[in-house]
Amino acid sequence: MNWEIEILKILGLRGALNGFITVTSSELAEDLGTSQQTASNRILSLLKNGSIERKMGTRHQRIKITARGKDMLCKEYADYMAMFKPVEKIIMKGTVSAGLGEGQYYVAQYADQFKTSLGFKPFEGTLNLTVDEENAQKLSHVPRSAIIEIKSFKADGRSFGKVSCIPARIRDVQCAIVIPKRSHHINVIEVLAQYHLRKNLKIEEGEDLEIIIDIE
Amino acid sequence: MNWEIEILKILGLRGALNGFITVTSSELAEDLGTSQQTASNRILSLLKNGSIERKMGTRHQRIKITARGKDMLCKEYADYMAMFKPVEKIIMKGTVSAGLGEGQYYVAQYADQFKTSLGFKPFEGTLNLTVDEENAQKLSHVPRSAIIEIKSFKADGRSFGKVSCIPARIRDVQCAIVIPKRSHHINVIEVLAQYHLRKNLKIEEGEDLEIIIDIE
DNA sequence: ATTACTAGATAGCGAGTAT
DNA sequence: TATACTCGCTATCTAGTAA
Repeated sequence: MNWEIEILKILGLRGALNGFITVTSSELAEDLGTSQQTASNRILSLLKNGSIERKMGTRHQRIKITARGKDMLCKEYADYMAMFKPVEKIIMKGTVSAGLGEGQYYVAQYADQFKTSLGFKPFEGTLNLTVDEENAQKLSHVPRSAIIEIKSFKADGRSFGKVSCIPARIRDVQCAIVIPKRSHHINVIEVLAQYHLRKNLKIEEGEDLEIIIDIE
Repeated sequence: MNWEIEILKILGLRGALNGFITVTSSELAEDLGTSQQTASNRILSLLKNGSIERKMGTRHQRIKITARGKDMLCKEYADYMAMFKPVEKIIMKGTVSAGLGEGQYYVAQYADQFKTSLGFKPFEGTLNLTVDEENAQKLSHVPRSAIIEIKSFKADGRSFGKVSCIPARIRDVQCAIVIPKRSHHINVIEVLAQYHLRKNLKIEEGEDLEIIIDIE
């Protein structure tokens, strides 16, 4: 599936990020430099994994890139931006909100992996930041080089999925944004730190906060 | 070779655009999600086609992306820019210089293809613009959607290579930049138009000129 | 340690064709 | 017209291993 980005890019350039576009598998085949059959196959694969959606007509198919597909393209774009004009930091703004409580359990399970990957043993609870669409978008622009992936593992008789960590800081306190792999529409980001952030920094619920991701 | 960009990007992100970096085939394999052997093979392919260069040490190989490789990455970057924040036009500045004369012969041979692709029968001679490094770079940022490719063909008992055309305008006169496929370090760009540009626009040799590429 | 060869395994391609 | 199935073939991958 290393051709996934290739075909998504072609669709994106043809406007499939904005809405449904009419495109035949032969046209795609030409852009891809493959046969019509292969192009058709790839469309089916993308449909299966949810990076595009499709409406079939009697004559033509109409294709649109989903949020998942757009996210992949965004990440790719972020890589090129990181390569050619490196940004030094990304500042996200959010509002402190109440945690769901279940965070505590998960942090405990992942504790060892966090310790190894992030270099600190996290306090067993997350600080939750509610972010608007504009700030949520900024996560897509974090280059992959700034993201630490924690692999899935089994413990406590069940399996825990992949998690992405982005080292960051709040008011110069070292922390990390954690993103469970299967999350889509993120409007709350969870932040880990060595200590109880809310107490230590005297942050109130409902307070606006800046979290800074340093690149490189 | 649709993995070519993939590995170039990985190398670029590791800093191989700026100079030689030390990277083992196993590290690359991990980034690529393949075996060490495959990574090694791909490095050899990239070396063969000249998009990277390498220095072998006793312990490690050191790799650097060449101008050719950088150009490929730039084009890819341009595609993403076109997708996410479309630029409307690219303005290049150059100085009118004397043609080599041989342009006339080539334009005559390609005349039919130009007619079909560009929509006008070109005057049999090119306007040459000498450009500095900064302006030459701008060509890399032209998204592929704005580039018309003319395929290689045989005529007059020999074969003529691929040529890229970029529709543009000089002082609102329709024209096109033509770039033979195998050219690297471009510091002179050749411009085609329906009429003799120098005479019609009363441009003198040595005069500074702007050429505008409209996107979309 | 590396890189990279050979050879056997396999995933992916596309011609033919059904729908 | 389209899309997409089957299936034989070939590209490419990787294990083993040499250098």
